[in-house]
Order: sequence, then structure tokens, then C-alpha cells
Amino acid sequence: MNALADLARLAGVSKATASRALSGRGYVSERTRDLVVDAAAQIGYIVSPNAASLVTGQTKNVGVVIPFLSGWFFSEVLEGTEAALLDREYDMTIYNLTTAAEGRRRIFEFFLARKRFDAVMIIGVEPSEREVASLRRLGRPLVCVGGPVPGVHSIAMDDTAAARLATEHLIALGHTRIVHIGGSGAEGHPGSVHGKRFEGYRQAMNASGLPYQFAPTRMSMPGGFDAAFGVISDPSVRPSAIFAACDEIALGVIVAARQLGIRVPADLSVIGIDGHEYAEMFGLTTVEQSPRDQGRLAVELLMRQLDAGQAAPDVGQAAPDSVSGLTHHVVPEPELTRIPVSLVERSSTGPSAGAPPR
Amino acid sequence: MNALADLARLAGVSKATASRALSGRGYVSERTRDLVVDAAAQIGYIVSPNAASLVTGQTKNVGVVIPFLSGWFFSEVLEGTEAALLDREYDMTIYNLTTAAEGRRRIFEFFLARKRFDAVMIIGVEPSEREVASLRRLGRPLVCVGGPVPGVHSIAMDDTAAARLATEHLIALGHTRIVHIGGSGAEGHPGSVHGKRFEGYRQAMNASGLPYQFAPTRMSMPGGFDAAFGVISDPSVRPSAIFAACDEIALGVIVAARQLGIRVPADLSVIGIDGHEYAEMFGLTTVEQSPRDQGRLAVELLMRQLDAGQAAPDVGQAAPDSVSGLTHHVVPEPELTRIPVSLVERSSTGPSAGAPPR
DNA sequence: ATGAAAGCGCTAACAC
DNA sequence: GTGTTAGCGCTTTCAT
Repeated sequence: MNALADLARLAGVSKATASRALSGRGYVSERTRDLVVDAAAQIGYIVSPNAASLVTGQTKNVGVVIPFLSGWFFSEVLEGTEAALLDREYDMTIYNLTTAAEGRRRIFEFFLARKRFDAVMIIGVEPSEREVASLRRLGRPLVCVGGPVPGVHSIAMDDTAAARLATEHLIALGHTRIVHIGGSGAEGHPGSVHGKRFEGYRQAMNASGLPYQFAPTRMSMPGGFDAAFGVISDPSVRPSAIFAACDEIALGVIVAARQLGIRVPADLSVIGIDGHEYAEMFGLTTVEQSPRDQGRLAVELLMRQLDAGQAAPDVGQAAPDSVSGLTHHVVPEPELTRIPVSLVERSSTGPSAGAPPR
Repeated sequence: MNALADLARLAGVSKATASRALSGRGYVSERTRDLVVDAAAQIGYIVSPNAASLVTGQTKNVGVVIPFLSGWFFSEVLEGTEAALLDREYDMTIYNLTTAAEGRRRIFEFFLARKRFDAVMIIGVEPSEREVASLRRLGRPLVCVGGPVPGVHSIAMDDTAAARLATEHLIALGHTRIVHIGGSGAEGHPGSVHGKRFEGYRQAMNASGLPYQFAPTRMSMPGGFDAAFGVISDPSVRPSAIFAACDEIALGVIVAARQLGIRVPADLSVIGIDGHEYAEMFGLTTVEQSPRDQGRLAVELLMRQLDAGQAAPDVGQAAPDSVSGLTHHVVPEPELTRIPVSLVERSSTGPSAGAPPR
């Protein structure tokens, strides 16, 4: 009747044995397994993931919630995630949060609620409390990249520290007029990535007794480009350095500067954050975090939770650290994994390094 | 026992009725439906997509095969696709082709073979014949964006024509020394996107009796940046115009030019292809195609095939055009939908338009 | 080490 | 219009 039955008949065994031979769980003699595997190859048998999921409850799929599909940071995290997932034979299904509140609600309350995955990863999402609750209610391992999100196992760089690092670097270089070009609303939104980067900048400026100045824009190349004109076109008030909230903004600023005949870094120092591969190629000084590795690491953490048979950590039920794997339902305290950051200084002139191709 | 049974009991109906009330198929009195829907809301019932898929054979999911997650064109197509899919309550699972041949094979022969989707979309993929065959064997509707791929329903711009259009524009402007910076291997790879763009350039140059010159690089901003130095740094042999194979290359070229003190477009005209939103913001002249709309359109076509209960068109079995929907297994000839292109000329100086923010 | 049988949670005939 | 029944294609006790 069904494919497995055909396969079993061809191999001369029962469906149960055929299933065991292919899935690898349960005892099957080596000889029998070979028989089944050969037969499967012969007729091109492939298990129905649906039927298998129905009985095992495992989907071999992870859901990824992300606010943008474009954007350097996001696409690199996604690439790292996808590669790591494929290595483990997992599918990746993407839920792209729209800016529309209604669409966003639908993702959390309809799409995610269907639970077509064994685990969930949220990237660069700032979920509301209600959203965190609904994520938790899924009862699936959950990891957040680009957080931290309270109560959720997160992996992220310390945005404030990174911004401080970048700003201090410029100060150490002797700059005193340093403007920050960052994400709109950074001042009033201390929990967001751009809010924290603004805060780190402010802290460093304050610590040195320097006045700070913020220019808001979109977190993108054109954003940096547009904003730069307002900041650097007037020579009489031009800063000597700019701290951009991300590499994309930084590059936009550099393009604008060059267009205005301002030499970088001779007349204007620019520093970004993210460590995107493009930053390296354009000789942009930046604070590095590796998006691709963060995706890989996130998958690693998800898989660990999956292997341990754990669901998402449930606040208030956390077990003491000392408890090993033997207790029932040992749920780890939501952990925060910090991505190490390092400042990478580059010449910011000429192509990457050495002679350009051809 | 199972959730549906609980729901049915609570609503005081049978499982079958509850199922009908929620899925909308089959007759249910209005009153009963309300009863069931209320009960469902009360206990937070959500159907198990797995169980439903097992019996209906529908997954409400489409698989997307794509070579890059980064890249302007790709992420925009993906965004359009995802949005259109969500509108229809479909999930989107991504299969990111790696450059490694082994990984690529695994996608086609393992991941896709699992058929965890109702339809497949390939974006910017140049499948081998073997791969096309395996896609077809899936027996699912199939659409290709960025083709055309022989025998597959494709939607794409005419790359050769677009390149000709761009080149002719430069020629009409009076340029005679026009260099093409495009994807490596374009000369020997006439079927690929960059191969066709090179070809269109060559045709236009030939038609005007102008010599053509090609500089290969990566299809990315840093690619354009690096290659530009080899092409424009020597003033004695500098071309007066550059036709870049994509907007990303074009922007890289512009950055390099500005760094070398070459004014764009005064000293050097640059034109790209793709019509990315960034191109507009940077004032880049380009040949427009709308990646986001292509994603949306592709979903539209997939859904049409799904609604018609058709599988992927099977070459050699195509039915005559005149046959309406009544015959068995009417399979349409693989069709090619051409995306209209239009050249958008921009000043290429200053920010987008008007004053920059703040 | 293998087979028989009982479901996983739902939908689709079919009878009423 | 609604309930009953029979599976969808697998995995997994439980015997053997």
C-alpha cells in the first residue's frame, strides 16, 4: 500500500524492520540493514517526513524569526545558521517580521503557533513581553541572536561596550569632535541595538568630558550617506571623526565624504561596528563580531537543548547549577553568551590590500 | 485523547464536524461553526499541520532554492516571496545552495527529495540537466526566478536586452571608450546572467563598431571596487564610461572612482543593472527590474498552478493551447514571463533628492 | 534480531 | 448538516 510496505516487501522484511534499518534506531542486524538500504536505493525510497513527524513529534526543522532579509548583519547570520542546520539535516523556515503590527502578530500567533519546528531562533528581534510569553508557550528550545532578550537564552555582543571601545579608539587618536550617526530613536530606545550603541558612545564621550552629538538615520548605507551630508558638508563645523552605529552606515558616510572631496581618514576618521566582510574589503575600521559564527553558535545551542530534551528555559523554574542531567526537567537559567568583540583598525584607503585584480 | 477530540467534546460535536468547522471545507451550519470556533479559541486549539498534511497531502509550505542569502537582488526577491507567501498562510523554507558541489547535491537529492512543500521556487539558480530532472521528478509546481531555465516555467528579465539598452544609452551619450565590469567567466558562460549581460554589451559595442573590453570580478560591491582600480587608475587609458553588470558592482566602482578623485559622472559615467532601491538613493543610473515584484509574481504563478492542481510542467506532454481546464492533466507549456525593464537615468551626484535629513 | 499491531492527529467518504 | 468509519505513512511497544 504505502511506500514503506513496498520497500519492506522488496527487502523481504517487515515494515518495522525496514523502518529501524533506515532510521538507525533499534536493533537490526548488519546484513538486514544492508538489504533494506539497497532496496531503498533501488526504488528511491524516501521516508515521508510528515508521517514520521506525526508519530515522533520531531520535525527536523527550525523556525527563524527575523525582521529583515536584507542587511549585512541579518543575511550573514542567516547564512551561518542555514549552513549549520543543513549539516545536521535540518530544514530552516523563515518568518520575516513585517513592519506592520498586524503582520507581526500573525507571525507570532498563527505561524509560530503551528509549531512546524523543533526549535525557534529569533534574530535581531526585540519581542514584547507578550511575544516572549507566546514564544515560551511553544515549549520549544529558543535562542535569540542579537539580544539579549530577558528570560531568553541569548547570544550577542555587548553593544554598549563595543560602542565605547570604538569611541575610545577615536578619542585615543586625539579626536575631540566626534559625531555619532546611528539608528533613529536611539536616544529614546535604550533597549535596542542602536540605543545601546548610542549609549556606549555617550558614556565614552562623557568620560572624557567631550560633548556628544547624535545624527539619526536608517541603519543602512543610504542612511549613512544621507545623514553624512547634514554632518560633514559644512567645513566650519565639521567633526574630525564619525562613529557609525554599523558598518553599512559607515560605508555610506565614506561614500558621501568622498563625494564632498573629504579625504578619509586624512580629513575625517570613520569607524563602524559589525565586522562585515565588506568592511574589510573597503578598508573600514570596525568593531568586529562575526555574524556568520553567531548563526552557527545559535544552532549549536539549539541542538544542545534538543539533545538534552529540554524545552525553552522557563523563568522561575530554573534548577540549581549543581544539578546534573539526572533530575527531571532540568531547565537551565536563561543564559547570555557574549560574542567577543575586537577593534580592527584598517587603513581606510585603497583597495583591500595589495594590488587590485587585473 | 487528541486535541481535536477535546475540542469536539467541548463544543458538543463530533471530530469530523469540528474539523469541517475550522478548515472551512464541507457543510457546517453557521451556529455550529461559531460553537466550534469559540471552543477552539477558549482552549487555544490549533490544528496539527503534520497530521493534516499527512492526510491531505498539502503542506502549506513552499521550498525556495537560492544560491546566496546576501546580495541585493536575492534578498529582495526573497522578501517579496515571503510577503506574498505569508499573505496566503504559506510557510517558506529556504535551501541555500553552497558553492561546494557536495552540499549542492545534498540539497537536490536529500532535502528537496523529502518534499516538505507543495511547490518549489528556484531563484538565480542555473540547474544542471540532472538537477532539472530531479526537480521535475518532485511532481510539484515549479517556478524559476532569474532564468530562463529550459523546460521550467520562468520569470526573468531579458539580460541581453537590458545590457544592450544600458550600453546603447552610454553610446548615445557620446561615449566611445566603454568598459564592462562584470562577473568572472562571463565570456565562457553564455547561459549565465553575467554571461548574457556581457553578451548584450558586446552586441551593442559591435553594432556601433566600438571595441569592447571586459574586466571580470565578483558580482558584489567590493568586486566592483577592486576591479575599478585596474580599469580607471591609469589616466592615459581610462575609459569615459563603465557598464557594470549589476548595481552592486556599479556602486563599488563609484566608490573607487571617488577615492581616486575621479568625478562621477563628470569624468566617468557609470551605469548598472537591477534597479535596487539603493541605486536610487545613491543616484545611480540603472536598468530597472523589480526584484521584490518578481518574488511576488513567482508566488502568484505557483499558486495558480496549485489551484489548478497541476504539477510541474512536463516537457513533451504539453497540451495544445486551445484545451481549456476540462481535460485530464492539462500541462501547460513551460512559459517564460519577461519582466519589463526600463532605463532610469539619475544625476549620480548628491544625495537622493532634496535636502538630507537633519 | 524481527514481526504484529496499535496508534500519532487529523480529514474524507459515506451513511444517516 | 452531522456522525461513523477508515485510513494518511510511518514508528514503536510488546511479543516472539
